[in-house]
Amino acid sequence: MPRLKVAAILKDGPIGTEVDLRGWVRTKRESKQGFAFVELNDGSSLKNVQVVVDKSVPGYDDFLKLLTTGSSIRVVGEVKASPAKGQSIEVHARELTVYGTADAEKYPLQKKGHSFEFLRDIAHLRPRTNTFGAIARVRNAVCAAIHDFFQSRGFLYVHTPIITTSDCEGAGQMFQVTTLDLARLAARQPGAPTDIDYAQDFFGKRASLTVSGQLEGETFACAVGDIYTFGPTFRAENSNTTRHLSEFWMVEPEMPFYDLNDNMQLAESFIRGIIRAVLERCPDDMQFFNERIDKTILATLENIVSHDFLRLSYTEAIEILESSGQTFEFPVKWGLDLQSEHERYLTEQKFQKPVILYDYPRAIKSFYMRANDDGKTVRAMDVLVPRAGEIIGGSQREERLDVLIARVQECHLNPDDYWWYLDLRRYGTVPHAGFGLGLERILLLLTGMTNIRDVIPYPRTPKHAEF
RNA sequence: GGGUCGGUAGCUCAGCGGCAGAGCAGGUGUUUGUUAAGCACCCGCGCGUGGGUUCGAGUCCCACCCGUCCCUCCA
Repeated sequence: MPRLKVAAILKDGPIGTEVDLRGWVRTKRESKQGFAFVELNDGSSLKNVQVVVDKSVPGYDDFLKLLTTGSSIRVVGEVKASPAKGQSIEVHARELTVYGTADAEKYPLQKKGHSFEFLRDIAHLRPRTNTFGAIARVRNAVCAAIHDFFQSRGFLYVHTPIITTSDCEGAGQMFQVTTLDLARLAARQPGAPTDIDYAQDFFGKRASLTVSGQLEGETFACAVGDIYTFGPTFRAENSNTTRHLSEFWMVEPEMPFYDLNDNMQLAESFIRGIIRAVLERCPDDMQFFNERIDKTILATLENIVSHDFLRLSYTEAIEILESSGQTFEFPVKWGLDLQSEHERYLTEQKFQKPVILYDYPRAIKSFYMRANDDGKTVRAMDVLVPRAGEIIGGSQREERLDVLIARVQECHLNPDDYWWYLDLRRYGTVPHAGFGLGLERILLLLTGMTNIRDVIPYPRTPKHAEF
């Protein structure tokens, strides 16, 4: 007798076969007439399978009390066509085993809707809910789609380090990694030297968790061709918003011989590819998000898939904002970075679709971005989407050694710290480009969820690292 | 880091100077091929913590703790 997952049984029965089912009870509707309906879920599908248990099942009377929401069971029974509305098939139990009970008075998950805020406090149980089960499946589908997208295009998956000693990635505040005895350092005598001797630390110098694999990624792109990295990324910024995590997952492709236009084209195809793959692979889950989370999500995604992204230079965006007639809290002026409210206006009000902004003022962008001939801008690009905001940031990289060194100095950085990065320009330099996509941000876009802490299993944010 | 709103029953919330409430969940009974089942009854709240004002404080004041959301930073 085959042990089947719920998804398989719902997909193709087949009616008349004996099956072995294992999972967790979502709800039970009980009759004193001698039968009960049990909704069984095993995570393979958003949907439950209805199990009919009647008094012919050995131990029926005892089981009824045990089959509470959250209990785990094994059911052996026959797949039958269901005579009632709501499901086409159901399983008639012949034999039942309870693996584990769940005290109905204590089990936190009830047969009702819970707030996301409450569920965040019981993050170890929330994957048992419809919403978080669906998010887990969609997140998985996105990851698979990311690999499919790049693998089918001949990109190599490269693992860049999590621990880095290049204190120079420049993308944000870093978490320090150390084996130094902090308690002992803190207890030093007053008047003792306060500087830290990092030569005594584990790596012999100051080390941190990576804020980006880009620089290391470039070294492989400039050797083996198109590559991508995909892994955890850490930012020690004190950001308390629905769009920021201290630990998140980022995909960073890097392509030799790409210019900024090639880069934008790839980013756009990439986002489209992911959306298409998820719509195809997770129809039930996406339908659920559309019904329960955001009634416009399917229409929004279809719209994104079927229309080109709008491309605007930074300068054009400034002009649009200046002539918008809107009152913004922050000033709009060429040379100043765009604020959330400006990006929101463009994506949510003015155009209502993804917008790619490019050619930003050099003064507000990183040292490694390629300088344009106008002397004022660099070949940077951001992909902005409604609600989730910036989901991609990228650029063409500066491949000219002298220009790059000048930019490093202009940014008050020490070229010596970047000796290996500069070597890429010393030996066989090539034009190249790349970008970073925030996994959790595209999940916001896909699911309609509004808080990034709800699309990662165990969110890490300032003051929060429970579980 | 700045701002904001909020902490009352297991959950979601109402009450905003005068005897602590509702819905849902849970329990019991009953009804029903049920569908977030129906009906009846029952259980359940030292109102975030500590001070203060008052005859009287969930309710007003102050401090603190915890959380939400927005902004800055970015993906």
